[in-house]
Amino acid sequence: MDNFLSITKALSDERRVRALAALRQGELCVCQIIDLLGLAPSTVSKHMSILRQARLVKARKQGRWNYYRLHQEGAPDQVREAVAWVLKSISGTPVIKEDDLKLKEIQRKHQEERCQTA
Amino acid sequence: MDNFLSITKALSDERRVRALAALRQGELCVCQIIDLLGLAPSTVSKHMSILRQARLVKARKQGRWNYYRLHQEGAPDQVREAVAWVLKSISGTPVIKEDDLKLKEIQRKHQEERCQTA
DNA sequence: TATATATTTCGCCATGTGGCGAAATATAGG
DNA sequence: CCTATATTTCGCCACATGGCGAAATATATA
Repeated sequence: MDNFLSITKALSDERRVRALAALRQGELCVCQIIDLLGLAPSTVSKHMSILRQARLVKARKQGRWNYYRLHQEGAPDQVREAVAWVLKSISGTPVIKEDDLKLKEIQRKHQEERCQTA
Repeated sequence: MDNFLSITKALSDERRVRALAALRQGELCVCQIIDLLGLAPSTVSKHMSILRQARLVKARKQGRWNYYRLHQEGAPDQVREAVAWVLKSISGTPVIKEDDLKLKEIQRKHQEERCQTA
């Protein structure tokens, strides 16, 4: 039950859901998620930590950058099914579609300047 | 997205999840859920209202009693899949198993005294 | 009609949560 | 070693949420 609630609580905030949805595209650097959500780095860090504790995402550190990705393969059924349900439920919504576009722009910009997506 | 968040928020509280799980068995009277959760009637009423607004449950009034049931058939895919995921995720947990037993006792008691489950 | 019962609505309080900026930590590069 | 950059941790504040009891509402029954 505690595991379950850590998942539903993680999913009960719009910013976290948007961050999770952004990771459909693949691995993202924290700085890209910061740009996407337009929140303070400390706030985004806390959100990602909550998603990580719910085991919905996995983190990988490379140099100065932290990369997050969906935790689908190898995750417990409960988690994989939660992620699948979330993505299916929200992929069509306007907010997420906007985010998808915004994300393309952000990735282009970052590729030139900063963190290189592996 | 708003519909989605109303669902995840509804599911982010243990009492509401337990109430939802209890309805697996079939329709229940509010007074039975009050007994199950051991909370004040006003508190349970608010919880059920949140589940209802998320469209996870449906209510039916009969005489003095209000009956709640899962809103599976006829509900949007998003809702049906949410309910399916929840029940699958938590059915095995100790809290829910205890509730199942407690519920049998409650239904027996109420059958003698008060509201008759349709 | 008056009363009893079931439930909801309202008002209040304690606690939880999300936001930020400052400080701490880690690492790359001069 | 010193600085710059990326991220996290910490401390604080505003607001949301869950709890209760009292009052309101609805309905059955005397």
